[in-house]
Amino acid sequence: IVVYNVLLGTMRAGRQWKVADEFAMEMVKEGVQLDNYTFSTLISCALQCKAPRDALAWFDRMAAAGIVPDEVTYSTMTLVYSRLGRFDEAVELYENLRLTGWKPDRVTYGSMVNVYARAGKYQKASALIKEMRDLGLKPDAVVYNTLIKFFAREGKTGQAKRVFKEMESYGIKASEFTLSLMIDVHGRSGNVAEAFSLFERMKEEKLPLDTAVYNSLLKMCGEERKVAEGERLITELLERGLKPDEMTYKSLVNLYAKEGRIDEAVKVMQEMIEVGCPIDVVVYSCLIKACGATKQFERAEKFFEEMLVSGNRAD
RNA sequence: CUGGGCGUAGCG
Repeated sequence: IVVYNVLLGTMRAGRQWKVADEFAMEMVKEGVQLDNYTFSTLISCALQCKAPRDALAWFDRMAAAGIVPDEVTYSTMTLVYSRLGRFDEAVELYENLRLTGWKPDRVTYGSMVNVYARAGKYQKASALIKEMRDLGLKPDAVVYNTLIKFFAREGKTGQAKRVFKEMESYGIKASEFTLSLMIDVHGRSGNVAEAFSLFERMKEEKLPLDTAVYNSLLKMCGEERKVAEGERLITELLERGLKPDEMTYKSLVNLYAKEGRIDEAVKVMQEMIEVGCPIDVVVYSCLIKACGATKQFERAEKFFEEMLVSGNRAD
């Protein structure tokens, strides 16, 4: 069973939900006894792959198999309910467990911060962090990152900054995730200087830089029309041996298109095709919009037709 | 170090 679980773990890491799902079905057929590790791996894999319904289905199978969920499985389930928009059930699950006198661990607290923050209950999420501290559970960077993430998503830049400061004031070291998040936060609010200053900080602290950080900055450069900076970033990314992904290319197309530099945008698009990157409506609409802005209507028309031919539908 | 909470998606 351990071997099977390890294999499932690999599929989870590779975000291969269909594969994992079928593999687990096969396990059941072969009569392998699934355990809490199996189920929690499956459930979290489904969750990561945006298949929360499947996660629920496996939770039901778990009950049917008479396996009693442990803390890990339960805390994964609070996230499942939360992602399904069933906030009340997530909280209910947590509260019921607490009634049994069980003491949640750091990760469970982290999950609940996630649940509350997703539901927009920020005061409650913050209260949980305080509760952790009072209990001596030492909130870590991950808990704070969770909260920052939701503030970032909602465009609540000020709140995100506040949490970031609070975290540092407690002597919790910002991880590369934290700084990456904060770079994204500043990028979204057009705070170019702050974003780059945190980027410098990451370099000084020798934190690992990956494509995601560059993507955040590139996106910002697109919005803020900083083509030269954007080009510097892409060069640097390649020099570091990082691999541009779909988002990197999209940001680049946007960067050029926003400036009306359609030929360059098209060059990026061709490169996308070469490396097998899917071209979607977003890419085409960037180009079409750029044509509109530069009054090249016949060219816009051409892109539109090309889009339809390539199997994309106008949305 | 067999499993659970955090970063680049979403009104372009």
